[in-house]
Amino acid sequence: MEQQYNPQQIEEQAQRYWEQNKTFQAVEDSEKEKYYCLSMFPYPSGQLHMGHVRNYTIGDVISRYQRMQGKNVMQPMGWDAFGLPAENAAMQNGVHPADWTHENITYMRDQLKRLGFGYDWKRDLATCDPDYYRWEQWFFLRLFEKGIAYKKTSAVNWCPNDQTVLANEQVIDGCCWRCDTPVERKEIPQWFLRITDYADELLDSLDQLHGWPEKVRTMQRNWIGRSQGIELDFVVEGQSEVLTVFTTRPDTLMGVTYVAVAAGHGLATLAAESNPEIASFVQTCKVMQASEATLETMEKLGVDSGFTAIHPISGKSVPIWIANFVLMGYGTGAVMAVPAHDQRDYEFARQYGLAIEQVIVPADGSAMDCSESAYTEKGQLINSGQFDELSSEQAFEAIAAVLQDSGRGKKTINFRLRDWGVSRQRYWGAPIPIIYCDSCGTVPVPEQDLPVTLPKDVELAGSGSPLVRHQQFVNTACPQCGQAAKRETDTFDTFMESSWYFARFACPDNQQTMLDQRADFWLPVDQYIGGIEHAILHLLYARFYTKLLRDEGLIKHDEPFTNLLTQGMVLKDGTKMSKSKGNTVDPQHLIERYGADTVRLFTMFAAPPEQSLEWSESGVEGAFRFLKRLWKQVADFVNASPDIPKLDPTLLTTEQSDLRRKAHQTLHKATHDIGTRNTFNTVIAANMELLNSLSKFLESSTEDASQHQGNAVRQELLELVVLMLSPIIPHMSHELWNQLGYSEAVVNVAWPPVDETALEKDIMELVVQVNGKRRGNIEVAVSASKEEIERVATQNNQIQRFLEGKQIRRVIIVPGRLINIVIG
RNA sequence: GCCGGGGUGGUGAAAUUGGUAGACACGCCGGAUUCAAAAUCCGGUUCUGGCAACAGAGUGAGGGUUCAAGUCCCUCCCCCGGCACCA
Repeated sequence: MEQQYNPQQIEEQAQRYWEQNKTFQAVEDSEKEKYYCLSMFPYPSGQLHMGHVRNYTIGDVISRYQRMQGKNVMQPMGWDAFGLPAENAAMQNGVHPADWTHENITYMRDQLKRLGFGYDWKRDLATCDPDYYRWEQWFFLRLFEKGIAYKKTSAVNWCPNDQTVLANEQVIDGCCWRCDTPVERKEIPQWFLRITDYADELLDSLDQLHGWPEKVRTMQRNWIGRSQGIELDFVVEGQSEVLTVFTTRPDTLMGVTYVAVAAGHGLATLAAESNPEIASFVQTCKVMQASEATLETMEKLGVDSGFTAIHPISGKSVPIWIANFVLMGYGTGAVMAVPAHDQRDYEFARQYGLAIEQVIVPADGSAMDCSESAYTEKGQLINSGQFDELSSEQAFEAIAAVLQDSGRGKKTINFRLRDWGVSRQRYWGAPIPIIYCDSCGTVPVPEQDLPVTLPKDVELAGSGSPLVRHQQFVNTACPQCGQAAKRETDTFDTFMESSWYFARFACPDNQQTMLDQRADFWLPVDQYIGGIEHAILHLLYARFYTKLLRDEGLIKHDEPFTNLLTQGMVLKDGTKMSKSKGNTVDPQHLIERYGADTVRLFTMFAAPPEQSLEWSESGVEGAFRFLKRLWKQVADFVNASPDIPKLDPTLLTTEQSDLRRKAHQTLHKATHDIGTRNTFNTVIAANMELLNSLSKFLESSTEDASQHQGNAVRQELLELVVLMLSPIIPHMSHELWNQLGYSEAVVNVAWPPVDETALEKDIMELVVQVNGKRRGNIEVAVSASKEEIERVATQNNQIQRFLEGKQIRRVIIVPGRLINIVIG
């Protein structure tokens, strides 16, 4: 065996072996338990970044471990190929988005292969391929027929100078990223999917997702935001219309001192007609980015509309204000304001000198006024007429009943979740398969005309979507009446593609149907791995889509991902690695310099997968050093051509037994950490310790101990290390396994069992504490009674000096760990 | 602003169920090897005091519960992710 570790050579050999033997090609085989392991597919941005390397190494480690557990593992890979960066690259470099994307895919696929990931490349797919998105178009038309897909107007970021819709990312400090013009909100007609129809199911089934991190379930729960409340009407004085508002706190209703409406509300438009000041305010409200973060953090501004509303219970008149923080399209475009018990209403009231009327006091009778801030807790009602002295909970019901009886309100369930807008005014996406006809209206593209392919001959420079200017694409005949008609020029949100790709991986070659019975074989995904930044949107849309596919009869299950692992960010100098920050590390250089195993090892060792990972070049060096040590340990052993007898535990010396115990303790820990906890860093650390123990053993033990049975222990230990680390460093393990005398490839070897008898021992060490402070250690027999432990501890020299002249009040023994002597 | 997560040596981290804080690495210091360097190997390395044995302090800050708190509870500070058109 070579004394020198040569990663490039052994990695090429291992990868060739896997390819020639079709090791990772997955076939449907009902004999074995299936295991579908999936890492979130990448956007082909150019090169892999360290976040990808981390994501895909985690997935590969889990896949290989599950394979060693005897599972029929399927691990696919593909490309989330539509998106904004391709269009930006096209405009910057004059490359067509399709060419740019395909070049990137080719390069990145080679990088993934070089890292040795065990993918079934036969299932490779790219979402920009018409063979993929045609099924998305087909499915959208099913949803259109059912009424789940519908059209309504909705706000976008609009650059009035470029006459272009901007993504939130393209708005910098409220201005267009290219021309710095202040961005406006513009209402345009767009397609939506009724995810709110599934709000209850999406919420309820979160409770069944035991394999998901609690934090993700909590975030989704809060995002869906189911709340019980009341919808009630304020009559506008002198007008025929009523203002409908929703509140989760009807107990505070008697504290309403004003009502606020959106600048886009009909009442605001009416007020603006006769009042130039209001008109100008309404105008300034347009200049605002269409994101919630902007809305919630901007200065809250308003103007009195001059209209008044009648309180539905007290009959009092309250002013109607126009406010920039109320939006049309979210709820009803109007809100009731209770400044005494809502902080935002409080600040607005203070700013504009509006009344603050306290109607809730703490239930425990403690004093609380609203001179400093709103009191937002529940409590007991005051200043509320007939409802005085009721608790918030009682008042909720009582006020609801009064409103219901008078026909001015009713109990409702409200969701924070809004329908999913899937229209994008962009070129590089899947065309929405709809035709607009002057006579027939909105007409779906007939099934036999799918896919509606994205034309390649487009002019990308200029304003707006290139599809609008593409006459051949736009002009078509109405499928119903045959008259001249126009195609929809919007394309789909790219979340549409990523919401079902995991299902298509089961049958990517099917040209006849979207999904077939193979989807039911492989789904649900047993383990899904991806960045925590996808905790809400992507994962919620994928769950929604799964339910849509189920209701269309295409698949059988309700949820897409049984287990979810959300990996942390890869950081450098404490901030996220990103192109814009210029602090990216190209994994290619690392692979060329150290090999794939070192990159994989460092990535898994530097932090547990859910935490952020701090990049460190010297850490990579350290990983490389460890691999060289491991290689040398095996080479030194193998090259000495040792005589290795059959391992007989009864013949072992104490040192040999200790070393063997350490090996099986490590295996025990590794099995738990890799299989249950997903903490790969501690698996590596434990194996480093084990290898250190072997070095110490070889250094310090007598000639005799390291011969004969010593060789058997050493052989077993090295085999275990190679097997335990094989999911993480598969190339080196492939080579070392053969060097240790096996002709079978390590990738086909089962995860080894722990020899429980090797873990047994006679004597244990216990920590002795006095008043909770560590004062020494004692050794006692494992079988020692509590009395014996106490006797040994109290008679110990080091301990006695703390006990002198003191009375022992209590002794606490934690079995196998410590004894705490409490003295007074 | 709202929702979620995090904060432990010079650095990345470990401590899995409330039970030895700092495993394993990186870095640094010292030594061996070498003509020399690289590489490799050995030893040391939380802080303060002490030659040492040892003692005291210590897990973002402050308070609490407990025989015992990095871990549980309360208040606060800072950092990160998401906020519906980045993916």
